[in-house]
Amino acid sequence: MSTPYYALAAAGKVTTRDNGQQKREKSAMRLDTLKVPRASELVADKLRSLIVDGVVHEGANLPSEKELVAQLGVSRSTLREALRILEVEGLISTRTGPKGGILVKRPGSANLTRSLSLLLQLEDTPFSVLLEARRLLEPLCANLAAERVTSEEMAELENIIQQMRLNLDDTTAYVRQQLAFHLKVFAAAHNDVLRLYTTSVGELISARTTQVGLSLEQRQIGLKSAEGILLALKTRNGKLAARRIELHLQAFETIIEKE
Amino acid sequence: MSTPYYALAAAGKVTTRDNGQQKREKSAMRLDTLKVPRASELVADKLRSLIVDGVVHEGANLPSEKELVAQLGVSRSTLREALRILEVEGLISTRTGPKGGILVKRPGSANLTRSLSLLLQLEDTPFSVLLEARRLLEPLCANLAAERVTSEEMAELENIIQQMRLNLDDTTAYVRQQLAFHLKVFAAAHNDVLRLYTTSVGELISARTTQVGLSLEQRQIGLKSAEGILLALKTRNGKLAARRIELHLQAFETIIEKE
DNA sequence: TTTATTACATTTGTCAGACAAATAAACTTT
DNA sequence: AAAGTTTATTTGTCTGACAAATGTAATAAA
Repeated sequence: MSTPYYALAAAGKVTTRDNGQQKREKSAMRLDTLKVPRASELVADKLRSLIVDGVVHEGANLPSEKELVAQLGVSRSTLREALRILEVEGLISTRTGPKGGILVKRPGSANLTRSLSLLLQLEDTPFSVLLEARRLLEPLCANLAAERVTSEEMAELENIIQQMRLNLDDTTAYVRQQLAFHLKVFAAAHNDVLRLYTTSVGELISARTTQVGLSLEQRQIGLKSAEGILLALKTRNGKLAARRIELHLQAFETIIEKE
Repeated sequence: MSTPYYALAAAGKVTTRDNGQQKREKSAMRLDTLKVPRASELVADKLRSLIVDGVVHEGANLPSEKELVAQLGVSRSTLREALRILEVEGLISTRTGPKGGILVKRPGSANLTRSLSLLLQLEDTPFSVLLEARRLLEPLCANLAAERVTSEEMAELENIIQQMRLNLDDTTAYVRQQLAFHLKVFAAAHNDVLRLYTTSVGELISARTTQVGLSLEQRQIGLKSAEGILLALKTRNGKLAARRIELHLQAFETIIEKE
């Protein structure tokens, strides 16, 4: 199946070239203005379908440009414009040389994050809006996670906390573990939309705040925070988990405000 | 300012071409692998900056391909690959002929929606996840909106409801008004991130459910629902607004489940 | 004069062919 | 055996040409 039930109407289309054509046919007949797709868009659609439908798997290579040109019957320029489209969508990447070629990728949250970032830039949205969104979204995830977290996920969370304890001296390692903890909580909510959303917001926030230094005391507080959240998840206390993650975020915000 | 404070590290970059180059320099010196950007990426970055920084406004035209080729000193193929990148990002669209050219656009939520749609397709995420996300996100917006809705926005909401009353017989018009009502509520929360998120989820859901027929009774219930939500907003009762929108969505879900 | 029609100019869309750059593997030299 | 060289492959870029779309102006027809 190429178009799943929640695909957009103009799924593969990038542009909407309307060519005014209401001159002729004065009779009762009424035609919608015809959309003429570009060859490069059609090629992009075709290749995208191959990837989305799983005909070519992640990590595999598409045929080389030479072969694609031969198989599709389009010029190389047209093909390459199609490839740029797929690349922006995160579906492929390219490398020169033998063993290079067109690699099929699995787009992650990064693409969503880029879209969001661009939109916020254009709207001149203040940073505080991102912080507020996180303060609202992450507790939502924590609440859901308390219902749905599996024992495997709890074990992994436990594991991450253990790593945090061991890395209390190494700030960068600690920060990395803390991020992993949060991402795991989002995943434990078992709602892909919320997971992607919170991840994007988190990525944009940490892109801005990676350089804030955390004191040892602050790291210890963060560790305690994580332990508290995990405990709330274990006891299936969604309200408590939500409350604790909210407090944690508020504490974080006061830290970065001081900078 | 070209890179705002929450821009991603690899802001303009689409790919990450790592070219292994740890052979030479056995001495103490240690260099990061050098990323060689493509000319087309650099061109895309440059033009994107022009747009984001407001040097060229929405609705205006970029110079023609011919002029850009001359000014930038790259070939037309390179330029055109850059244009495809910007087009996917929703920043431009092109049209042939005189008075055509490269039109600067303001990307809306559609781009975010497309990204989300693609990711969900690839993960085989069931439709129910979208419904759940909406059930969680829209009440959040309603709650915030109760605090922040302006009198102008309340007037507009009142206006939309009036339109709904007048269009109770015309299903398509009614549905359009109802969508407008929801979007206005999201906007009234005055948090761009949440607004974009709820809008995207809403677009994906309605892309699937535009063809569900609503009976007159269901439309009347929907109207009452909207009136109730507006009343809750007017009285600044966030909890009630959230609760009412949640009930509204639950009712909607039972309708589409019957189909 | 007004209305079609035609021709023209402009801009993007596509094609073809060539060479440059990157790179992995095979080969040669030391 | 190690280091350097050649070679083959693939993407990246450039050049030039023509096709398609589409406003505008000139022209012909009513």
